[in-house]
Amino acid sequence: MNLIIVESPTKAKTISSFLSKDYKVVACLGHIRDLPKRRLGIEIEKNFQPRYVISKRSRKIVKEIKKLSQKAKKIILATDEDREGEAIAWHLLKVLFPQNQKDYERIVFHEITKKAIEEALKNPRKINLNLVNAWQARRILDRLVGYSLSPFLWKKVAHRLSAGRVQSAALKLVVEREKEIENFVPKDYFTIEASFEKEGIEFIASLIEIDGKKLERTEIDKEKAEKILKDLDKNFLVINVAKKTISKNPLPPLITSTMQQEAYRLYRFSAKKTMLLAQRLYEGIEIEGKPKGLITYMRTDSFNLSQEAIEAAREFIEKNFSSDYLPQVPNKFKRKSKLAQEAHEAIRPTDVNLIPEKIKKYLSEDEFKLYDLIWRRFLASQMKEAKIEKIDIDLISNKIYKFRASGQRITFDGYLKILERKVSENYLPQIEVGERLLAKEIIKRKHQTQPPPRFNDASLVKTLEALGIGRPSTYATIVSTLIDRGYVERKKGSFFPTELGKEVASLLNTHFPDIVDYQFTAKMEDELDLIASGKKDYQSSLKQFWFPFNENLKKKYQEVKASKEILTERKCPQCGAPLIKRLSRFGWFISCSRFPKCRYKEKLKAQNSKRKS
DNA sequence: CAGTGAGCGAGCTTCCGCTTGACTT
Repeated sequence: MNLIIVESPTKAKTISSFLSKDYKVVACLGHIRDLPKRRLGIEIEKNFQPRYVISKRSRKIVKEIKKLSQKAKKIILATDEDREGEAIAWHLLKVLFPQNQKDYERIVFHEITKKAIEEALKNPRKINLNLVNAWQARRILDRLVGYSLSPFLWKKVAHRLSAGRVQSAALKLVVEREKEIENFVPKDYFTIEASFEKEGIEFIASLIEIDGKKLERTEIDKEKAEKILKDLDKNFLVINVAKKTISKNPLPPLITSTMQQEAYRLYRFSAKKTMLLAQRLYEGIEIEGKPKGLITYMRTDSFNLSQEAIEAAREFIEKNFSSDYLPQVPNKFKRKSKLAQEAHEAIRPTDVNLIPEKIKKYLSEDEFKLYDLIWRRFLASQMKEAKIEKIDIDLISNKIYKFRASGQRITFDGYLKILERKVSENYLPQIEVGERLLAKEIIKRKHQTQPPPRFNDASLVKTLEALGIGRPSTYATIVSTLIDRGYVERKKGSFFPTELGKEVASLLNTHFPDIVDYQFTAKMEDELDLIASGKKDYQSSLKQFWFPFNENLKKKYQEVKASKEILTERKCPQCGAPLIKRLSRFGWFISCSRFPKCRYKEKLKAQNSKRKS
């Protein structure tokens, strides 16, 4: 018997079905070892030596794998091909063969198809220790930062708080956005619009240029608008008609981040809820009595699709929409970010012929919505681009005022055929250059500049991903952490920082600006690349980071005054001692300074509630 | 079951990233 170890049980089941009885496939459920939870677990003076322990959660599964491995002829480590996967394989190796004597193989594949697995089995390699060391550097750095800054906050602000490379950057985003909103001064501005009618079609043209000078969006104030209105002539001359056809390219299939964004945009699902639903679709739904995994793995940052999936999609498109909708060669999508690790396929239906409507009765309403979304985006990604005809008609009034009317219509719908995302159409009548038109009405329309919107699940995940902060498996948890710690509140879907959140963000930003810098993760990744390519050892990277950081930390312990206690002018009604205003995870409250001897306390109204719209 | 949200509050808390159940309101 040969033992294959993968991360996910569903994956294990699928792979097992491809292989003969000679192979036993088992799942280790992610990492089996980690730094201890209650201690730092790093001996800094011994060149940052980590101490890994098998977590309680993993004990059972490790025991089982150990037993199986003793009976196995060959051990095949088939974890994901990325930094985490390589590390998981390494930990398995360390646990299974402490002396590193027995033979093992490391294999990788990016899609779970019979062909891909067989190919992978033919090309085994060994564990890439440089990549493992890059993982160790990342893990140890995160531990050092998190387990140093959190206690600092306990001392200076309130108990049970936390800080870290990822969550603190995310918090900073939310807090800085709130500041932008607070400081925002709205500005009134006007647009000038002329309405026309021809052949029974009404249309509107807007002023875009005066005397050859293009208007800025908010340039016209009330006074100027009135002057222009007085100056305008209702007789317009058509000076240009520009017609062009543009292509609208199909969207890529979904990945974790875009799935969370789309599910929020369309259905207001939180990131957490979306992942829960996706997990169920992935693990399998009973269809006609048989469990069936409906989608591929849901934690991914890659747009890649397996050859088999592409072929199935092309066949489906040709059969159901005609070959007009089928591109000559399959559409390919590339990630722009070099931070993507691309260990999996994009999220797609496992079988494109399982049409959402057809299996609707087996799914809950929300499961259906998500599956439908995944199915459509997958299929659309392999369809032809849409063709849109755009028309711009430029008209002039009183020689210097140039107006423009824009129209567009879809001449070929292409991939839009199966997406809800509609392109708004706007028809214009047939008009020639040199034609004179009389405006029915010319008006000024008042507008006001808007502050940037608060973050929500979708926009925060999008921003984090763009900055390379966090991973597909953690986007949803990052949001939960900010809320659990009492840093952020979710109101009608929008994130508001609490007083506590603002305090923590400000403290970190003032005293540890490097750590909460949005570029910190990107810089760390550059460093990890050096380690992964063998150009640097991970200990020197850590040394370079830790010693200056720790110096600063020591200084700040002395220097920074605790913000968690503010003396008030009032006296305790129970004992007469001064009252203090204190910050806790749940915001400010008043308490007696003699706590715990005197337990007097008062609730303070939440500071944020005034902002409720 | 599906997975939100009032009210709490003050010594042993906390990181990030990989993966599922176990566990409550």
